[in-house]
Amino acid sequence: MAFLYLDIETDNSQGLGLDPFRSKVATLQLLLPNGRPCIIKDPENLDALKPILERNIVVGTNLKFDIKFLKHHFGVNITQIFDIMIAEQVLSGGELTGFTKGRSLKDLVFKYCGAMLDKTEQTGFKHGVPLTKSQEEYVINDIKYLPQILKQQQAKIKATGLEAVIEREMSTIPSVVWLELSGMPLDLKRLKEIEARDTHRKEALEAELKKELSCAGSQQTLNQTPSIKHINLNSTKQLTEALKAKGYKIESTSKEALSMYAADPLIQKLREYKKLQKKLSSFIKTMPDFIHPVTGRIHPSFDQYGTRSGRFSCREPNLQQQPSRGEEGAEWRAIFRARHGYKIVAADFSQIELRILGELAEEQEFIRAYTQGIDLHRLTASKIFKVPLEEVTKTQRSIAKTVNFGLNYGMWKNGLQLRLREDAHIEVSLGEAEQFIRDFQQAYPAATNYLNRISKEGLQKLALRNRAGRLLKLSTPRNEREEGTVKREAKNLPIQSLCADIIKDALKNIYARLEPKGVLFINTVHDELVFECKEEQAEAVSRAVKEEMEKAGSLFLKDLPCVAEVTVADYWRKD
DNA sequence: CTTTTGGGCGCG
DNA sequence: AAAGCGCGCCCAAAAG
Repeated sequence: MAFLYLDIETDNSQGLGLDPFRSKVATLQLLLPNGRPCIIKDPENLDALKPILERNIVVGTNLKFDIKFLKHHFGVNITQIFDIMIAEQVLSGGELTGFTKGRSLKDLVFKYCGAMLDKTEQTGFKHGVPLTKSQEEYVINDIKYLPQILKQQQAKIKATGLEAVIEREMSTIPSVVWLELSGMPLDLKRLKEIEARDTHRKEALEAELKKELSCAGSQQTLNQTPSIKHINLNSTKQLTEALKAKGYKIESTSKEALSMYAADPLIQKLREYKKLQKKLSSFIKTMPDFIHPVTGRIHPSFDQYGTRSGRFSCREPNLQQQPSRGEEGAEWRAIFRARHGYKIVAADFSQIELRILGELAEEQEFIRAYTQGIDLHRLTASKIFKVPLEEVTKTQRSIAKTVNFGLNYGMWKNGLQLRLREDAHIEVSLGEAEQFIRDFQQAYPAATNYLNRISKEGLQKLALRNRAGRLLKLSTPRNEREEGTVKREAKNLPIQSLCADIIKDALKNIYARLEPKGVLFINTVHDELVFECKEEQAEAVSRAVKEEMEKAGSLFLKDLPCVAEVTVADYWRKD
């Protein structure tokens, strides 16, 4: 097996050069193992090259892009990959998140070879038009530095012991290709019905609110009447002023700030307005624009290393933040609907972050609960309220749930009070909140010790490694407030990142089993994987996904089980 | 005029 | 005494 250095240029004459469904490959450049460059102009098929591409390790930058084109146009399935952009992120400990922030080819060529790459030719390629001299030079330049970069990165990987993480990230790339080509199915008719109803409702609320709020303004300050009359409800500044004029003691218009007026009719109306405004502007309005003209589906861009923890991020549109909570959320998720004769299989890990905390901290009470199938929130409730397990009330359990999750993130009493108010609609004093935290710490001393230890270690070293070997860099704090942030990050990142490693490991094996069967991989949301498959496949797909997710969990968690819950439905459902 | 920043809020 | 972690998107306001 040898290294093959690869890059492609795509036809950008319609400005669609990034779209594998609407653009052709204009050139394919290879650097053969013997160092010889080779340019294939306007490939019609790659039958001769296919075995070579599939049997060697393909090296390049942001290879998901190239591989998508080669798979879609030529049926070439590249699975052995070394992507220098992804490698750089692994080496940087997740510092280089977001696009073109020091991880592009240009950046890496400069960093490792000291050369300046001229990218001005990048967007000028066209299928069927011969290369100019300058274009030819450009495409060779794009591959000629790859061997040097690879070599230096490999040395660093070895020196830092990041081989396993590199391996995991590289073997995730075929799944990202699978994901982006698959796309999410959308029921546009259902979306339009929701849009009509919500737009109507929002406009009614807007009119009422403007009337009530401008009224207060004219009483208060006569000369400002015109501006207040046309209050923009989306302007936090104007809205704060208007509410202050009405006598509300607020400094911000966030829902937390407004939560102390939860019983006030005007505030209720305002919160409903804000919710609808958010839903309409962020989700409803733009979604139809993302329907792909060729596939009729939604094809977001996924970044497998989009976060410091190694989680995926997603954009245009972000399918990781679609409303899901409550009745409204359930209704919204139903717009993501499988084709006729197909089902959507969604699998998510049950309370995986708390399980990871239990494992890492060797917290025997967590281990006992998860091993024996005791509900951890109920267990915590019984401990902090000092009642037997079976006597825990609904309210007590929901308080305990907030405490369990919050402590994982290093929450303080004020934060706990706020979260209880927001999530559980439970009002507690600061003293009570403080007591809950103490009770938690007393009930779970090992978890408490672990979190204290790791936060100190994080602050001291400004870098951590998770159980899967992933490097987690923390930024140097400039003041005490930032020190606090670093300590909280240090508590959370080893847990969050291990979840990312587990899901990536599962994904690699799921790809091998399900992609060849024509199953589509349509979304991933941190601890959840979503697929679309033929109805008759749904049972087998569910089993395979559950099996691989739990197997991946047991690779890293030894003392307690990881459980994946699978649902099969006509649409993307959360159970 | 365009770009950047910050508040706010959707998800895990 | 003490701002709960990780993201992307929309909008308004400020900055260039």
